[in-house]
Amino acid sequence: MPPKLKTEIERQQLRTLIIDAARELFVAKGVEAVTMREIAKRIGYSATSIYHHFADKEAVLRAICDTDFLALATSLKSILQIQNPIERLNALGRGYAAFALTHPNHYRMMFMTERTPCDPAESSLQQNNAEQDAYFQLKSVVSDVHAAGCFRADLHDADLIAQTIWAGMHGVCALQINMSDDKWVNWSSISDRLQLMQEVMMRGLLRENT
Amino acid sequence: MPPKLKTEIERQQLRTLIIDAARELFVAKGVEAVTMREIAKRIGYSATSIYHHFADKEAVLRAICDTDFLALATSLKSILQIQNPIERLNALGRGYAAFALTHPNHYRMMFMTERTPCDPAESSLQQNNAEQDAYFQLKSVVSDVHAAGCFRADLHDADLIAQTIWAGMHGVCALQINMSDDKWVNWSSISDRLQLMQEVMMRGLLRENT
DNA sequence: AATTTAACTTAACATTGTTAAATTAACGCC
DNA sequence: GGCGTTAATTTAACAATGTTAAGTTAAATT
Repeated sequence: MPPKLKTEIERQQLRTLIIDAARELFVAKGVEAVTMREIAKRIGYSATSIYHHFADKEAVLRAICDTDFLALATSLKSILQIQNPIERLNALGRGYAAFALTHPNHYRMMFMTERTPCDPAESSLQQNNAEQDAYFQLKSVVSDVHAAGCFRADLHDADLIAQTIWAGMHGVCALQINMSDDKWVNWSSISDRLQLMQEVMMRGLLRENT
Repeated sequence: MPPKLKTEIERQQLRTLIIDAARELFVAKGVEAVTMREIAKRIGYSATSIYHHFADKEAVLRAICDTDFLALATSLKSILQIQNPIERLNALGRGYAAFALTHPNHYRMMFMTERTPCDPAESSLQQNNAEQDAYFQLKSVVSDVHAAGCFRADLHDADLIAQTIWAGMHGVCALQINMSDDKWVNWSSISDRLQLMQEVMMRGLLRENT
Protein backbone atom coordinates (compact mmCIF):
# COMPACT_ATOMS: atom_id res chain seq x y z
CA MET A 1 0.00 0.00 0.00
CA PRO A 2 1.48 3.36 -1.01
CA PRO A 3 1.67 6.08 1.65
CA LYS A 4 -1.48 8.09 2.15
CA LEU A 5 -1.54 11.61 0.83
CA LYS A 6 -3.37 14.22 2.79
CA THR A 7 -2.29 17.73 1.85
CA GLU A 8 -3.98 19.40 -1.07
CA ILE A 9 -0.65 19.66 -2.87
CA GLU A 10 -0.06 15.94 -2.61
CA ARG A 11 -3.55 15.19 -3.81
CA GLN A 12 -2.99 17.42 -6.81
CA GLN A 13 0.29 15.66 -7.53
CA LEU A 14 -1.49 12.33 -7.49
CA ARG A 15 -4.14 13.70 -9.83
CA THR A 16 -1.52 14.69 -12.38
CA LEU A 17 0.21 11.36 -11.84
CA ILE A 18 -3.00 9.61 -12.80
CA ILE A 19 -3.51 11.84 -15.81
CA ASP A 20 0.05 11.31 -16.97
CA ALA A 21 -0.24 7.55 -16.67
CA ALA A 22 -3.52 7.56 -18.53
CA ARG A 23 -2.07 9.80 -21.21
CA GLU A 24 0.95 7.55 -21.69
CA LEU A 25 -1.33 4.60 -22.18
CA PHE A 26 -3.45 6.59 -24.58
CA VAL A 27 -0.53 7.79 -26.65
CA ALA A 28 1.03 4.34 -26.81
CA LYS A 29 -1.98 2.15 -27.47
CA GLY A 30 -5.08 4.24 -28.12
CA VAL A 31 -8.20 4.98 -26.10
CA GLU A 32 -9.43 1.45 -25.70
CA ALA A 33 -6.20 0.56 -23.90
CA VAL A 34 -6.69 3.11 -21.16
CA THR A 35 -8.58 1.17 -18.51
CA MET A 36 -8.88 2.03 -14.87
CA ARG A 37 -6.98 -1.09 -13.90
CA GLU A 38 -4.12 -0.37 -16.27
CA ILE A 39 -3.79 3.22 -15.12
CA ALA A 40 -3.72 2.04 -11.52
CA LYS A 41 -1.09 -0.56 -12.25
CA ARG A 42 1.19 2.10 -13.69
CA ILE A 43 1.03 4.37 -10.69
CA GLY A 44 1.17 1.56 -8.15
CA TYR A 45 -2.29 2.09 -6.74
CA SER A 46 -5.40 -0.02 -6.90
CA ALA A 47 -7.97 0.71 -9.56
CA THR A 48 -10.61 1.90 -7.17
CA SER A 49 -8.32 4.50 -5.62
CA ILE A 50 -8.71 6.55 -8.79
CA TYR A 51 -12.32 7.12 -7.87
CA HIS A 52 -11.18 9.19 -4.91
CA HIS A 53 -9.58 11.66 -7.27
CA PHE A 54 -11.86 11.51 -10.31
CA ALA A 55 -15.58 11.01 -10.46
CA ASP A 56 -15.29 8.33 -13.12
CA LYS A 57 -13.30 7.29 -16.15
CA GLU A 58 -14.89 10.00 -18.23
CA ALA A 59 -13.42 12.61 -15.87
CA VAL A 60 -9.95 11.17 -16.44
CA LEU A 61 -10.41 11.35 -20.19
CA ARG A 62 -11.65 14.90 -19.92
CA ALA A 63 -8.53 15.78 -17.97
CA ILE A 64 -6.41 14.33 -20.76
CA CYS A 65 -8.34 16.51 -23.20
CA ASP A 66 -7.53 19.55 -21.11
CA THR A 67 -3.82 18.91 -21.37
CA ASP A 68 -4.26 18.35 -25.10
CA PHE A 69 -6.14 21.61 -25.53
CA LEU A 70 -3.24 23.31 -23.83
CA ALA A 71 -0.79 21.47 -26.08
CA LEU A 72 -2.69 22.70 -29.14
CA ALA A 73 -2.65 26.32 -27.99
CA THR A 74 1.02 26.04 -27.11
CA SER A 75 1.89 24.62 -30.50
CA LEU A 76 0.18 27.59 -32.18
CA LYS A 77 1.58 30.30 -29.93
CA SER A 78 4.59 31.23 -32.01
CA ILE A 79 2.41 31.74 -35.09
CA LEU A 80 0.78 34.72 -33.41
CA GLN A 81 4.05 36.60 -33.86
CA ILE A 82 3.55 36.86 -37.61
CA GLN A 83 2.97 40.48 -38.56
CA ASN A 84 0.59 40.35 -41.52
CA PRO A 85 -2.85 39.37 -40.18
CA ILE A 86 -3.88 37.43 -43.27
CA GLU A 87 -0.64 35.50 -43.28
CA ARG A 88 -1.16 34.93 -39.58
CA LEU A 89 -4.62 33.53 -40.22
CA ASN A 90 -3.35 31.20 -42.92
CA ALA A 91 -0.46 30.02 -40.79
CA LEU A 92 -2.84 29.36 -37.91
CA GLY A 93 -4.93 27.16 -40.17
CA ARG A 94 -1.88 25.23 -41.32
CA GLY A 95 -0.67 24.85 -37.75
CA TYR A 96 -4.04 23.60 -36.62
CA ALA A 97 -4.12 20.99 -39.36
CA ALA A 98 -0.56 19.95 -38.58
CA PHE A 99 -1.52 19.32 -34.97
CA ALA A 100 -4.61 17.37 -35.99
CA LEU A 101 -2.79 15.16 -38.46
CA THR A 102 0.30 14.48 -36.35
CA HIS A 103 -1.82 13.62 -33.30
CA PRO A 104 -4.89 12.01 -34.84
CA ASN A 105 -5.80 10.05 -31.70
CA HIS A 106 -5.69 13.18 -29.60
CA TYR A 107 -7.61 15.15 -32.17
CA ARG A 108 -10.26 12.48 -32.34
CA MET A 109 -10.67 12.50 -28.58
CA MET A 110 -10.73 16.30 -28.42
CA PHE A 111 -13.11 17.09 -31.25
CA MET A 112 -14.71 13.97 -32.67
CA THR A 113 -15.84 11.96 -29.68
CA GLU A 114 -18.95 12.34 -27.58
CA ARG A 115 -17.75 13.77 -24.34
CA THR A 116 -19.31 15.60 -21.44
CA PRO A 117 -18.82 19.20 -22.55
CA CYS A 118 -15.96 21.03 -20.88
CA ASP A 119 -17.26 23.83 -18.74
CA PRO A 120 -14.79 26.77 -18.66
CA ALA A 121 -15.54 27.12 -14.94
CA GLU A 122 -14.15 23.67 -14.22
CA SER A 123 -11.34 23.60 -16.71
CA SER A 124 -7.74 23.98 -15.67
CA LEU A 125 -7.28 26.28 -18.66
CA GLN A 126 -7.93 30.00 -18.72
CA GLN A 127 -10.44 31.09 -21.29
CA ASN A 128 -9.44 34.08 -23.42
CA ASN A 129 -5.80 33.54 -22.53
CA ALA A 130 -3.76 33.66 -25.75
CA GLU A 131 -1.33 31.08 -24.37
CA GLN A 132 -3.97 28.52 -23.46
CA ASP A 133 -7.15 29.04 -25.46
CA ALA A 134 -6.84 28.02 -29.10
CA TYR A 135 -10.31 29.30 -29.97
CA PHE A 136 -9.37 32.69 -28.56
CA GLN A 137 -6.22 32.63 -30.69
CA LEU A 138 -8.31 32.09 -33.80
CA LYS A 139 -10.90 34.67 -32.86
CA SER A 140 -8.18 37.23 -32.14
CA VAL A 141 -6.60 36.79 -35.53
CA VAL A 142 -10.02 36.99 -37.17
CA SER A 143 -10.66 40.22 -35.29
CA ASP A 144 -7.32 41.58 -36.48
CA VAL A 145 -8.15 40.75 -40.09
CA HIS A 146 -11.49 42.41 -39.60
CA ALA A 147 -9.90 45.48 -38.05
CA ALA A 148 -7.61 45.70 -41.07
CA GLY A 149 -10.73 45.88 -43.20
CA CYS A 150 -9.91 42.78 -45.19
CA PHE A 151 -13.17 40.86 -44.86
CA ARG A 152 -16.12 41.21 -47.14
CA ALA A 153 -18.26 44.20 -46.23
CA ASP A 154 -21.17 42.14 -44.92
CA LEU A 155 -19.07 40.11 -42.47
CA HIS A 156 -18.96 41.53 -38.97
CA ASP A 157 -19.39 38.70 -36.49
CA ALA A 158 -15.94 37.48 -35.43
CA ASP A 159 -17.39 34.38 -33.78
CA LEU A 160 -19.30 33.41 -36.88
CA ILE A 161 -16.27 33.93 -39.12
CA ALA A 162 -13.97 32.08 -36.75
CA GLN A 163 -16.36 29.17 -36.44
CA THR A 164 -16.68 28.92 -40.20
CA ILE A 165 -12.92 28.84 -40.71
CA TRP A 166 -12.61 26.32 -37.91
CA ALA A 167 -15.33 24.19 -39.48
CA GLY A 168 -13.57 24.23 -42.83
CA MET A 169 -10.27 23.05 -41.42
CA HIS A 170 -11.97 20.64 -39.06
CA GLY A 171 -13.91 19.14 -41.94
CA VAL A 172 -10.78 18.35 -43.91
CA CYS A 173 -8.92 16.99 -40.89
CA ALA A 174 -11.84 15.00 -39.53
CA LEU A 175 -12.56 13.33 -42.86
CA GLN A 176 -8.88 12.56 -43.22
CA ILE A 177 -8.63 11.02 -39.77
CA ASN A 178 -11.84 9.05 -39.95
CA MET A 179 -12.42 8.28 -43.61
CA SER A 180 -9.13 8.30 -45.47
CA ASP A 181 -8.94 4.50 -45.37
CA ASP A 182 -12.34 4.24 -46.96
CA LYS A 183 -12.03 2.74 -50.40
CA TRP A 184 -15.40 4.08 -51.50
CA VAL A 185 -13.92 7.50 -52.22
CA ASN A 186 -11.08 8.27 -54.57
CA TRP A 187 -9.33 10.56 -52.12
CA SER A 188 -7.20 13.43 -53.34
CA SER A 189 -3.99 13.98 -51.40
CA ILE A 190 -4.50 15.50 -47.99
CA SER A 191 -2.14 18.37 -48.81
CA ASP A 192 -4.21 19.27 -51.87
CA ARG A 193 -7.38 19.16 -49.86
CA LEU A 194 -5.96 21.35 -47.12
CA GLN A 195 -4.56 23.80 -49.62
CA LEU A 196 -7.79 24.13 -51.57
CA MET A 197 -9.85 24.52 -48.42
CA GLN A 198 -7.66 27.37 -47.28
CA GLU A 199 -7.79 29.06 -50.68
CA VAL A 200 -11.55 28.70 -50.84
CA MET A 201 -11.96 30.07 -47.34
CA MET A 202 -9.80 33.08 -47.99
CA ARG A 203 -11.34 33.81 -51.33
CA GLY A 204 -14.79 33.40 -49.88
CA LEU A 205 -14.27 35.58 -46.85
CA LEU A 206 -11.91 38.33 -47.98
CA ARG A 207 -12.72 41.36 -50.11
CA GLU A 208 -12.02 41.15 -53.80
CA ASN A 209 -8.88 43.25 -53.90
CA THR A 210 -6.89 41.67 -51.07
CA MET B 1 -35.95 -22.50 -30.07
CA PRO B 2 -36.96 -20.90 -33.37
CA PRO B 3 -37.12 -23.05 -36.51
CA LYS B 4 -33.84 -23.57 -38.30
CA LEU B 5 -33.33 -21.72 -41.54
CA LYS B 6 -31.48 -23.45 -44.30
CA THR B 7 -32.13 -21.80 -47.64
CA GLU B 8 -30.05 -18.81 -48.67
CA ILE B 9 -33.17 -16.68 -48.88
CA GLU B 10 -34.09 -17.47 -45.32
CA ARG B 11 -30.59 -16.71 -44.13
CA GLN B 12 -30.71 -13.37 -45.85
CA GLN B 13 -34.05 -12.63 -44.25
CA LEU B 14 -32.60 -13.37 -40.85
CA ARG B 15 -29.67 -11.09 -41.60
CA THR B 16 -31.96 -8.20 -42.32
CA LEU B 17 -34.04 -9.10 -39.28
CA ILE B 18 -30.92 -8.73 -37.15
CA ILE B 19 -29.99 -5.45 -38.77
CA ASP B 20 -33.48 -4.06 -38.32
CA ALA B 21 -33.54 -5.02 -34.66
CA ALA B 22 -30.13 -3.49 -34.11
CA ARG B 23 -31.18 -0.37 -35.96
CA GLU B 24 -34.34 0.02 -33.89
CA LEU B 25 -32.28 -0.18 -30.72
CA PHE B 26 -29.81 2.30 -32.11
CA VAL B 27 -32.45 4.81 -33.15
CA ALA B 28 -34.30 4.54 -29.87
CA LYS B 29 -31.45 4.55 -27.37
CA GLY B 30 -28.11 5.26 -29.06
CA VAL B 31 -25.14 3.10 -29.89
CA GLU B 32 -24.23 2.00 -26.42
CA ALA B 33 -27.66 0.38 -26.10
CA VAL B 34 -27.16 -1.93 -29.04
CA THR B 35 -25.70 -5.04 -27.47
CA MET B 36 -25.62 -8.50 -28.90
CA ARG B 37 -27.87 -9.79 -26.13
CA GLU B 38 -30.44 -7.05 -26.66
CA ILE B 39 -30.52 -7.57 -30.40
CA ALA B 40 -31.00 -11.29 -29.87
CA LYS B 41 -33.80 -10.75 -27.38
CA ARG B 42 -35.69 -8.68 -29.92
CA ILE B 43 -35.55 -11.26 -32.66
CA GLY B 44 -36.17 -14.21 -30.34
CA TYR B 45 -32.80 -15.87 -30.86
CA SER B 46 -29.89 -16.32 -28.50
CA ALA B 47 -27.07 -13.83 -28.58
CA THR B 48 -24.53 -16.25 -29.96
CA SER B 49 -26.67 -17.12 -32.95
CA ILE B 50 -25.86 -13.71 -34.39
CA TYR B 51 -22.28 -14.86 -34.84
CA HIS B 52 -23.43 -17.32 -37.49
CA HIS B 53 -24.63 -14.45 -39.61
CA PHE B 54 -22.17 -11.70 -38.77
CA ALA B 55 -18.49 -11.98 -37.95
CA ASP B 56 -18.80 -9.78 -34.90
CA LYS B 57 -20.63 -6.80 -33.51
CA GLU B 58 -18.65 -4.45 -35.70
CA ALA B 59 -20.07 -6.19 -38.76
CA VAL B 60 -23.58 -5.55 -37.52
CA LEU B 61 -22.83 -1.87 -37.01
CA ARG B 62 -21.30 -1.67 -40.45
CA ALA B 63 -24.47 -3.16 -41.89
CA ILE B 64 -26.49 -0.45 -40.14
CA CYS B 65 -24.20 2.11 -41.71
CA ASP B 66 -24.89 0.62 -45.10
CA THR B 67 -28.62 1.11 -44.70
CA ASP B 68 -27.94 4.65 -43.49
CA PHE B 69 -25.76 5.42 -46.48
CA LEU B 70 -28.63 4.30 -48.64
CA ALA B 71 -31.04 6.43 -46.63
CA LEU B 72 -28.83 9.44 -47.17
CA ALA B 73 -28.64 8.92 -50.92
CA THR B 74 -32.37 8.34 -51.09
CA SER B 75 -33.11 11.52 -49.18
CA LEU B 76 -31.01 13.50 -51.67
CA LYS B 77 -32.34 11.85 -54.82
CA SER B 78 -35.10 14.32 -55.63
CA ILE B 79 -32.68 17.23 -55.43
CA LEU B 80 -30.91 15.91 -58.51
CA GLN B 81 -33.95 16.96 -60.54
CA ILE B 82 -33.15 20.64 -60.12
CA GLN B 83 -32.18 22.10 -63.47
CA ASN B 84 -29.60 24.77 -62.68
CA PRO B 85 -26.37 23.00 -61.68
CA ILE B 86 -25.29 25.61 -59.15
CA GLU B 87 -28.68 25.62 -57.51
CA ARG B 88 -28.50 21.84 -57.54
CA LEU B 89 -25.13 21.93 -55.80
CA ASN B 90 -26.39 24.31 -53.13
CA ALA B 91 -29.52 22.28 -52.56
CA LEU B 92 -27.44 19.14 -52.21
CA GLY B 93 -25.39 20.80 -49.51
CA ARG B 94 -28.50 21.91 -47.65
CA GLY B 95 -30.00 18.45 -47.98
CA TYR B 96 -26.84 16.83 -46.69
CA ALA B 97 -26.79 19.09 -43.65
CA ALA B 98 -30.48 18.48 -43.04
CA PHE B 99 -29.83 14.74 -42.96
CA ALA B 100 -26.87 15.15 -40.63
CA LEU B 101 -28.69 17.37 -38.17
CA THR B 102 -31.97 15.47 -38.10
CA HIS B 103 -30.16 12.14 -37.63
CA PRO B 104 -27.14 13.11 -35.54
CA ASN B 105 -26.64 9.63 -34.09
CA HIS B 106 -26.64 8.09 -37.53
CA TYR B 107 -24.37 10.78 -38.89
CA ARG B 108 -21.95 10.26 -36.02
CA MET B 109 -21.82 6.55 -36.68
CA MET B 110 -21.45 6.98 -40.42
CA PHE B 111 -18.81 9.70 -40.54
CA MET B 112 -17.39 10.42 -37.11
CA THR B 113 -16.66 7.04 -35.58
CA GLU B 114 -13.69 4.76 -36.06
CA ARG B 115 -15.01 1.92 -38.12
CA THR B 116 -13.52 -0.76 -40.32
CA PRO B 117 -13.59 0.95 -43.70
CA CYS B 118 -16.40 -0.10 -45.98
CA ASP B 119 -15.05 -1.88 -49.00
CA PRO B 120 -17.23 -1.27 -52.07
CA ALA B 121 -16.73 -4.92 -52.99
CA GLU B 122 -18.48 -6.09 -49.83
CA SER B 123 -21.09 -3.40 -49.53
CA SER B 124 -24.72 -4.02 -50.36
CA LEU B 125 -24.72 -0.66 -52.14
CA GLN B 126 -23.76 -0.06 -55.73
CA GLN B 127 -20.97 2.41 -56.18
CA ASN B 128 -21.56 5.09 -58.84
CA ASN B 129 -25.28 4.46 -58.70
CA ALA B 130 -27.03 7.80 -58.43
CA GLU B 131 -29.78 6.25 -56.35
CA GLN B 132 -27.46 4.71 -53.78
CA ASP B 133 -24.12 6.48 -53.71
CA ALA B 134 -24.24 9.93 -52.11
CA TYR B 135 -20.62 10.68 -52.95
CA PHE B 136 -21.35 9.93 -56.59
CA GLN B 137 -24.34 12.28 -56.41
CA LEU B 138 -22.08 15.07 -55.20
CA LYS B 139 -19.35 14.33 -57.69
CA SER B 140 -21.88 14.28 -60.53
CA VAL B 141 -23.23 17.68 -59.65
CA VAL B 142 -19.69 19.01 -59.31
CA SER B 143 -18.92 17.64 -62.76
CA ASP B 144 -22.02 19.33 -64.14
CA VAL B 145 -21.02 22.65 -62.66
CA HIS B 146 -17.57 22.16 -64.12
CA ALA B 147 -19.00 21.27 -67.52
CA ALA B 148 -21.03 24.47 -67.39
CA GLY B 149 -17.76 26.32 -66.96
CA CYS B 150 -18.70 27.85 -63.64
CA PHE B 151 -15.65 26.93 -61.57
CA ARG B 152 -12.50 28.98 -61.31
CA ALA B 153 -10.19 28.37 -64.22
CA ASP B 154 -7.57 26.49 -62.19
CA LEU B 155 -10.03 23.94 -60.79
CA HIS B 156 -10.26 20.73 -62.79
CA ASP B 157 -10.27 17.80 -60.41
CA ALA B 158 -13.89 16.87 -59.64
CA ASP B 159 -12.84 14.61 -56.78
CA LEU B 160 -10.81 17.34 -55.14
CA ILE B 161 -13.60 19.88 -55.50
CA ALA B 162 -16.23 17.44 -54.26
CA GLN B 163 -14.12 16.47 -51.26
CA THR B 164 -13.56 20.10 -50.36
CA ILE B 165 -17.26 20.92 -50.48
CA TRP B 166 -17.98 17.78 -48.50
CA ALA B 167 -15.35 18.74 -45.94
CA GLY B 168 -16.85 22.20 -45.55
CA MET B 169 -20.34 20.90 -44.88
CA HIS B 170 -19.04 18.05 -42.78
CA GLY B 171 -17.04 20.45 -40.67
CA VAL B 172 -20.06 22.54 -39.79
CA CYS B 173 -22.26 19.51 -39.12
CA ALA B 174 -19.63 17.61 -37.16
CA LEU B 175 -18.82 20.53 -34.89
CA GLN B 176 -22.52 21.10 -34.35
CA ILE B 177 -23.15 17.47 -33.46
CA ASN B 178 -20.14 17.04 -31.24
CA MET B 179 -19.34 20.44 -29.83
CA SER B 180 -22.49 22.58 -29.78
CA ASP B 181 -23.01 21.88 -26.07
CA ASP B 182 -19.53 23.10 -25.30
CA LYS B 183 -19.72 26.27 -23.25
CA TRP B 184 -16.17 27.25 -24.14
CA VAL B 185 -17.26 28.66 -27.49
CA ASN B 186 -19.87 31.35 -28.05
CA TRP B 187 -21.56 29.47 -30.84
CA SER B 188 -23.35 31.31 -33.62
CA SER B 189 -26.63 29.79 -34.72
CA ILE B 190 -26.27 26.65 -36.76
CA SER B 191 -28.29 28.13 -39.63
CA ASP B 192 -25.94 31.11 -39.83
CA ARG B 193 -22.93 28.81 -39.83
CA LEU B 194 -24.35 26.61 -42.55
CA GLN B 195 -25.35 29.58 -44.63
CA LEU B 196 -21.97 31.28 -44.40
CA MET B 197 -20.12 28.07 -45.15
CA GLN B 198 -22.13 27.61 -48.32
CA GLU B 199 -21.60 31.20 -49.40
CA VAL B 200 -17.88 30.97 -48.71
CA MET B 201 -17.62 27.72 -50.62
CA MET B 202 -19.46 29.02 -53.64
CA ARG B 203 -17.61 32.30 -53.68
CA GLY B 204 -14.31 30.50 -53.25
CA LEU B 205 -14.89 27.93 -55.96
CA LEU B 206 -16.90 29.70 -58.63
CA ARG B 207 -15.66 32.20 -61.19
CA GLU B 208 -16.10 35.85 -60.39
CA ASN B 209 -18.99 36.58 -62.72
CA THR B 210 -21.32 33.73 -61.80
C1' DA C 1 -3.35 7.53 23.84
C1' DA C 2 -7.97 7.48 21.96
C1' DT C 3 -10.85 8.97 18.40
C1' DT C 4 -12.04 10.50 14.13
C1' DT C 5 -11.36 11.12 9.29
C1' DA C 6 -10.26 9.87 4.89
C1' DA C 7 -7.13 7.31 1.77
C1' DC C 8 -6.66 3.00 0.08
C1' DT C 9 -7.52 -1.98 -0.76
C1' DT C 10 -9.95 -6.26 -1.36
C1' DA C 11 -13.97 -8.42 -2.85
C1' DA C 12 -17.60 -8.46 -5.54
C1' DC C 13 -21.26 -7.15 -8.97
C1' DA C 14 -23.15 -6.29 -13.43
C1' DT C 15 -22.50 -5.84 -18.13
C1' DT C 16 -20.50 -6.96 -22.24
C1' DG C 17 -18.24 -9.34 -26.47
C1' DT C 18 -16.92 -13.70 -27.62
C1' DT C 19 -15.80 -18.79 -27.76
C1' DA C 20 -16.44 -23.95 -26.78
C1' DA C 21 -19.15 -27.56 -26.21
C1' DA C 22 -23.60 -29.55 -26.30
C1' DT C 23 -28.11 -29.92 -28.47
C1' DT C 24 -31.46 -30.04 -31.88
C1' DA C 25 -33.64 -29.73 -36.22
C1' DA C 26 -33.44 -30.42 -41.22
C1' DC C 27 -31.81 -32.90 -45.20
C1' DG C 28 -30.17 -36.82 -48.10
C1' DC C 29 -29.78 -41.65 -48.51
C1' DC C 30 -30.83 -46.45 -48.16
C1' DG D 1 -39.61 -44.77 -42.77
C1' DG D 2 -35.34 -45.07 -40.12
C1' DC D 3 -30.53 -43.32 -39.92
C1' DG D 4 -26.48 -40.66 -40.21
C1' DT D 5 -24.58 -36.22 -41.53
C1' DT D 6 -24.62 -31.42 -41.47
C1' DA D 7 -25.34 -27.08 -39.81
C1' DA D 8 -28.18 -23.95 -37.11
C1' DT D 9 -28.99 -22.80 -32.51
C1' DT D 10 -28.48 -22.84 -27.52
C1' DT D 11 -26.43 -23.21 -22.97
C1' DA D 12 -22.49 -22.45 -20.29
C1' DA D 13 -18.65 -20.18 -19.56
C1' DC D 14 -14.58 -16.97 -19.99
C1' DA D 15 -12.29 -12.69 -19.82
C1' DA D 16 -12.33 -7.85 -19.58
C1' DT D 17 -14.15 -3.80 -17.75
C1' DG D 18 -16.42 0.15 -15.04
C1' DT D 19 -18.07 0.68 -10.74
C1' DT D 20 -19.73 0.08 -5.83
C1' DA D 21 -19.67 -1.70 -0.95
C1' DA D 22 -17.42 -3.03 2.81
C1' DG D 23 -13.35 -3.46 5.23
C1' DT D 24 -8.61 -1.84 6.61
C1' DT D 25 -5.03 1.19 7.61
C1' DA D 26 -2.59 5.31 8.17
C1' DA D 27 -2.60 10.07 9.31
C1' DA D 28 -4.42 14.09 11.84
C1' DT D 29 -6.82 15.89 15.89
C1' DT D 30 -7.88 16.32 20.50
